Amino acid sequence: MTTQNEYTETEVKILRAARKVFLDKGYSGARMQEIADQANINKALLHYYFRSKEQLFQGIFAEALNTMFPMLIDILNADISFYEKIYKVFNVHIDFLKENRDMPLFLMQEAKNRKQFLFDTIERYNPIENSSIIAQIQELIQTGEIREIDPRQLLMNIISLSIFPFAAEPVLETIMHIDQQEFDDMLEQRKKILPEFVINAIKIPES
Amino acid sequence: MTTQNEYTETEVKILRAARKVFLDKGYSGARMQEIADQANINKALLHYYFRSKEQLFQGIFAEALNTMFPMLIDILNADISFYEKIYKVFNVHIDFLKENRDMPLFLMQEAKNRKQFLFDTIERYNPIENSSIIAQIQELIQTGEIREIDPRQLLMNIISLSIFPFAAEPVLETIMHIDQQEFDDMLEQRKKILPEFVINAIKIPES
DNA sequence: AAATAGTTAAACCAGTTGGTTAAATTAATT
DNA sequence: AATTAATTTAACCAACTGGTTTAACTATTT
Repeated sequence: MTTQNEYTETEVKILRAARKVFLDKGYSGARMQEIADQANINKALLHYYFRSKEQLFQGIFAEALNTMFPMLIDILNADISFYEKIYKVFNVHIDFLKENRDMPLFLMQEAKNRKQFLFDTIERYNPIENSSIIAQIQELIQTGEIREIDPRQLLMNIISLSIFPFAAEPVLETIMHIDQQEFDDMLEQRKKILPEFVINAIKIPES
Repeated sequence: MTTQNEYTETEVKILRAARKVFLDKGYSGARMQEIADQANINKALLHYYFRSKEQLFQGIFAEALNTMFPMLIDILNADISFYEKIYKVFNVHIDFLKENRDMPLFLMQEAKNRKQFLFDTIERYNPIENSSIIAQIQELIQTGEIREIDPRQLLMNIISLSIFPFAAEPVLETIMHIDQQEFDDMLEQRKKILPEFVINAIKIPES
């Protein structure tokens, strides 16, 4: 008896191995042999369950997209205040990325070569333009509570601040002369630093 | 008669082609045949001038590192005020990245697998810790002009805000439903937006 | 004219790629 | 016990990988 999941135990093993190898090496750097080894099976069984490298990859790629974006968009569309969203997005996002360090770089790299697949996959979510956070930002601008700023630019800033360090970890550690432990500490601090940083950046001080 | 450069015309052609292919596809995605085609020569000549793919790649990788980092560090160490540095770093950096869109992703990806080479190559520059901007930030904090913040975190924010959109261009365009022209416009605007954003984020309003 | 440097085409190497197949084996189900 | 499903082993395929070599050819230089 296998799990009640739609996937068999072996399929799960394969997917876990494929996820690991693809996210670490990217499509062109990944080898089917390594995936088989990581899953403790042989190459033949890979093709028994998944027809080709391409098909296996697309599953992992779609899974990554469908993990990353709904999480973000759910927060941005939640029924909470703008400020709560800022706090939440950094906390949830950084916690998630700490457990999925390879995901940002993987998504950015593979998105380059598969723009159509990317589009088709995340098209089904509400586009950011329609997100409630856009309206909230515009309202706060009109009431004079925050400075004028293109909401898309603000969102770009928020995403940049939370994701970039994860994608650039080796480079940042090297130029800053810190080890992984110190880097992790900095990431943890950023959950507190970044909401304040962003809100200070846009809030108009009361006179 | 070739150029007065240390490289012959053919070597320049090869390097230009290798730069293009490596930065677009990464090491594992790059093919020597494609580099030869792009340079309008044959594969044999590639090995006549550069012994191996690895050696050719290391040249391009080092070149990219030696282009990107000194530019940044020079600004951070320049003999100008903190605020001037903020303006300058975003303007210079974004202009440079506009002409070298593939460089951030390339460096981040390859840095993962070549931490030692990365370390050896950028070790010769003054580490960011000793940069004069660190002292400037600490001084502004002590005089009560800006809020308390770990200078390294502030630098991380600055770098994140300028670089990330270039690395994530396809993803951002897709989720924001904009084309490349609109995206370029946003990047251009960021040269103005980002300095204000950062300074507002840290400046303590005068009472 | 002779010598040299630059360049090409083509064949070839050993190794690896993703993918397939057939047969045998093991485990689970009926 | 018989049947079926899951898995393995091993060999194999054509195509491609990075790399090398040889011989010929073409300019350029001396």
